[in-house]
Amino acid sequence: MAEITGTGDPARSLSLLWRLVEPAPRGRGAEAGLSVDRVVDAAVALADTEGLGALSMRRLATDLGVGAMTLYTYVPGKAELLDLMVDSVLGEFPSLYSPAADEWRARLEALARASWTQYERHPWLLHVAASGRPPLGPGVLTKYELGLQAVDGTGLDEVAMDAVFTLIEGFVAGTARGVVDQVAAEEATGITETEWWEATAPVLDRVYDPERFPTVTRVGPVAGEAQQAAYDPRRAFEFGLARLLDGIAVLIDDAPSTPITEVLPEKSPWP
Amino acid sequence: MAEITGTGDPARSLSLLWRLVEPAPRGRGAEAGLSVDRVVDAAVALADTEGLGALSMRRLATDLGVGAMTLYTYVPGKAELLDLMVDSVLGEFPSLYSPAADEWRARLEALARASWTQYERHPWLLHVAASGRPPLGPGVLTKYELGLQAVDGTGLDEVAMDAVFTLIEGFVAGTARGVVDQVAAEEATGITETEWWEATAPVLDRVYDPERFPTVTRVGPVAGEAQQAAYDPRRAFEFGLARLLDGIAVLIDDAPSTPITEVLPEKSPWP
DNA sequence: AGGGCTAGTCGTACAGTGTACGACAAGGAA
DNA sequence: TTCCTTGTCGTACACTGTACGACTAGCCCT
Repeated sequence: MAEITGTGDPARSLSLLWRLVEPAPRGRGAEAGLSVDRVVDAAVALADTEGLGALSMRRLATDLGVGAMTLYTYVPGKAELLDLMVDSVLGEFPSLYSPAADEWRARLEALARASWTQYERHPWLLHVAASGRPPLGPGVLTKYELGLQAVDGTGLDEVAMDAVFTLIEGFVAGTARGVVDQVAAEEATGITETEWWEATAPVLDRVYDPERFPTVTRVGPVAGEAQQAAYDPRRAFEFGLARLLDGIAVLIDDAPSTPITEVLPEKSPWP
Repeated sequence: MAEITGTGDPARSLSLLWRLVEPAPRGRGAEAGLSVDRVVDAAVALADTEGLGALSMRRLATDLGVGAMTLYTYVPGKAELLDLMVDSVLGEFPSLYSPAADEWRARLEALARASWTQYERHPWLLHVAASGRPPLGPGVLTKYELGLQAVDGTGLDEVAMDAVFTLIEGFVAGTARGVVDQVAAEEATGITETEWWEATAPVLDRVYDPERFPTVTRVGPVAGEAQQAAYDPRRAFEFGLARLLDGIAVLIDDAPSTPITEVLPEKSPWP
């Protein structure tokens, strides 16, 4: 299961994210010299180096030289800690993306590559299910601000601007997840992607019926050979990004202001 | 953490996926009348109704009226069970997608919607990290075959066909994940998406500096109001699919055979 | 200076997880 | 009948997040 975020009441989470009530430590407090920031930083460091799987409250407490339950003084629970971690690392986004170009396409491409780099540095971001109900702290908003700036000045209305940013973000996250999954698989099995493919391809060749999957028989081996794997995420990123930007260009150039709102049905995403 | 697939040696997994060695039950075997298929079906049913979180070996065994360790007679471990589950439900794809239209765009759109429906029925698919090293069983290949057929006849070469299918698949999975995450958040908190947004928006309004996030200040509220949430996955799906197909159209119409292989750098997706 | 209260610390406990190990028993083969 | 194969499954281990309550160090007030 993916780790869930956005649990707990919104007001509590928001005041934590914006550090509204940094509680000047009193009583026995200063003993360990802890703070929300120190806890979050240690958690990020742990997740960066050893993965989200290694991030347990006990382990984090040990890293901080403190008992497990002590963490709950600074953070209501693990879900909120993850919120804070996400917001914290997203705040680094400006250091990865400098909105130089005055061509929108170059800006969006740079945005996508910066986002990719971010997932590269903090792969665990992809395992935190924050897509709905994002932790709306300063870090998240900073990234959102820069993303919107990249699509600004294209003639798109506000709703479309948000939609374009969301589309690119989701695309990058999807392809980055491919890399993370592959790295995780390599670490878990000790077999590299190429080795796995070389072990799988010949066995598969003999096991399945070419007449049942004619198109796969024609396409699969060619694609597999070209990628030396069943799936090459970096290729998928380059290919998909080009297609995506082409599609966005159609929207920007051809129909400067088509409100998408009208083309959509009414409500209820899920039955 | 996401559940990992593709562990264990490829040959063993493949023979399981293709049911190469269905072991005619002997000895005390027939006692419970179990089989790989019965185990997999029960696991799918459990994950469908109660989510991947409820799928534990103990719970599954209880559902089948059997001791926990008995399952390991039929399945080497949970990872392989997940492989089998994925392949099993992907095999249902033909019932969702009928490749009628002779317009490629209509075909790809139908493909995307069918895939969306599949994730709707089996949301746990999105929590199984199978993107790299997919379980190459009959079910996976069936979906792959239909997907490739949908892009066939467009003049694209084999590598591009695979890339287009992968792009659409990844896009659908990404937006569907948004829905699943939101549903999960609603179930975990008891607060609907709209309620959460209504509780969050005003607090957020007062907490952050409009001058620090000028574009967000302009765009955010409009987008949020239009979606009654921070993120509306169904909208994102409709919007993104249109852009994606536009971008693919550029590839198909304008440049009938540009081998993407040449535009790409050489190796190593990750450092 | 002395007492009381507050607030940070953390040991223990509970209900879970996947699965290694080994004991057991039932059926077929000799 | 005896043996051996093969499926069954109880127990155990090292984990997880966190509720509860006991403990105590330091600040404030008298």
